[in-house]
Amino acid sequence: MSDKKESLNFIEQIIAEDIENGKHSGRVHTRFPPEPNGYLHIGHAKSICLNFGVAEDFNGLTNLRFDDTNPVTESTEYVDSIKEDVKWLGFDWGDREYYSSDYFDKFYEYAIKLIKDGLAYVDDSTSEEIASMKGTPTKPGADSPYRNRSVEENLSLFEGMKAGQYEEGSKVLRAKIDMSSPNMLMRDPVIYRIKFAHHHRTGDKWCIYPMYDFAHGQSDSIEEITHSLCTLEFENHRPLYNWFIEKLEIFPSRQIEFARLNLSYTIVSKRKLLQLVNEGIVSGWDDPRMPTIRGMRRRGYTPKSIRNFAERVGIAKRDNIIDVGLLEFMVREDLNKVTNRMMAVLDPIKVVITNYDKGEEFMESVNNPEDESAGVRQIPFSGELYIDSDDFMEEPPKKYFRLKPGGMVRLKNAYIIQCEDVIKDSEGKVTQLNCVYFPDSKSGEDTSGLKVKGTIHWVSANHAKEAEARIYDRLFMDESPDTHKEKSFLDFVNPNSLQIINKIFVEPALYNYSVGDSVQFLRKGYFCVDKDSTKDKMVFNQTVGLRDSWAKMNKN
RNA sequence: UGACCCAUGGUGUAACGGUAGCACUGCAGAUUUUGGUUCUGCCUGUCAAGGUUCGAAUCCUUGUGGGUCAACCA
Repeated sequence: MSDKKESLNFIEQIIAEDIENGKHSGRVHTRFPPEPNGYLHIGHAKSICLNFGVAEDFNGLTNLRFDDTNPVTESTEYVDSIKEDVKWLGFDWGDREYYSSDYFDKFYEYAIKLIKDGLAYVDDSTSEEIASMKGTPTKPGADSPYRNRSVEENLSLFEGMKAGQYEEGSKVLRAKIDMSSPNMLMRDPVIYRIKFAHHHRTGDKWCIYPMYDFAHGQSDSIEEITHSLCTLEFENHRPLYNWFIEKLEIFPSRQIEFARLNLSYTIVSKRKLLQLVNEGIVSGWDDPRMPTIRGMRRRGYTPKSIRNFAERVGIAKRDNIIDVGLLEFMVREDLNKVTNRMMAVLDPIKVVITNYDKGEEFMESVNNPEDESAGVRQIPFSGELYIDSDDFMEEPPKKYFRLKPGGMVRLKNAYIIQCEDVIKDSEGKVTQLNCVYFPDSKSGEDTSGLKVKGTIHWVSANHAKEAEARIYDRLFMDESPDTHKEKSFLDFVNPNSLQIINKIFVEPALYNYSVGDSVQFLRKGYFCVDKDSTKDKMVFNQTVGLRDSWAKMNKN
């Protein structure tokens, strides 16, 4: 193991045992097998981290394999995005990029073998007929009238299917197992269907395509995958997975199932995510509110924070709902260590320092108190500033440490000021504060002897640049939006999940940042530069707010 | 009412027959020129009932609760 871990999850335990027993000569080989019909999301990240992580820990390898057996929903657009996302997360599959479709010839041979062994037959029944003969979970199914065709007839029919002699839907190839099995999947599952569809890799070569159960496990075997890790909903498939290995006499990969990730206030379902995109509820797959890898990247999540998250949530078999707060904790933890602290005012009030007569000066600021190597910078200061509106209250509650009439506050990295005058417009809204500053209270050389409880951020009005901020809230208002029997997840969409602030003021140095860069807006939160930024107007996405014990205290 | 799977604080996850631990959350305090960070302390848990055992979260039985399965999707 790369790191000494105090305990192994159940999959690691199985692998450790297998190695100890010399199974597959101690070799470990996993695979990440996405279907290229959608973008990767946080749930996939868990699987990616598991598969690549476990292989790395046991000196094994991981393949990237596209499970592309259904040409009507799959495309290279998705292939490209998946590769990009896996790479971005920090994993490397080397030259082991595979496609189930690469094995179509092999699968066809496997099917022929099954037919020859009397273990598969061509069925002319309609899909409705097959469904009705399937029985129900509590009632056994009935044999198809075509079940006992001869090997020769099946062979020629199946060849005819391959040759395109039959219409789509008119025939399927089925495994001949047991129509009364208590496991529905063993009731003569369909393994090949006719589809006159163009495949993103094999083009028009095939008009028959294998089903998942006749492709996934077989691909595992061909690649000599030792441990095939998948989610719980495939548990019932395992007997079938093993049946094919036994009957086909191929490499015995072992399927092990773990519980998929569920995140509170979030949906993690490709189909439903697609719906959010198609219905325009979000701006696209990379909308920063989406739990997709691209969405999270645009939001400002780091690969490391996602990997740490995947590690923290653990691997087990029980259903779970992870508190989205844990994800937020992980990104704060990472960003805290690596981002510079910069000043930005999101909702400005003007502060005029009436006794400031120096014109301007520059204040030195540490870039990141958690990382000395980040250095220092100079911030322009002047007699006209902006501060954030919630850093002033005319009638503050007890324990309010910020600015109030007659009160004093420290301007971060600058002087202590005292509020002398509150100027309001005709509606009574505070528009300007007239203050005085104490020249001998300058940060780093303070001889004033003044003690203040609060320190607030600011920007110099004449030096600040305008920018846009996008503040995000959870996309759903229900903890588990897609588990309600009577209601659609769309009923729980949060109408206020995106708040755009058109005009914020940021210190000029922020205009040196590039798309994707992360920064902490002091006392506000972590933000990252959005791709919509222009050189005249930058756009900042709020990744996550800072913990705010003042806000929390006032809620109660 | 068939088969398979699961059950440990609010949420996750450990403990592999021998002191129920860790993380998040929550609460209290210390430090702090970010009401951030950091540090300290605290609260809360083995689904139930039987059985095996000197000893059970762990093994057995029976319940209870939850999940998955009836696409020519994966």
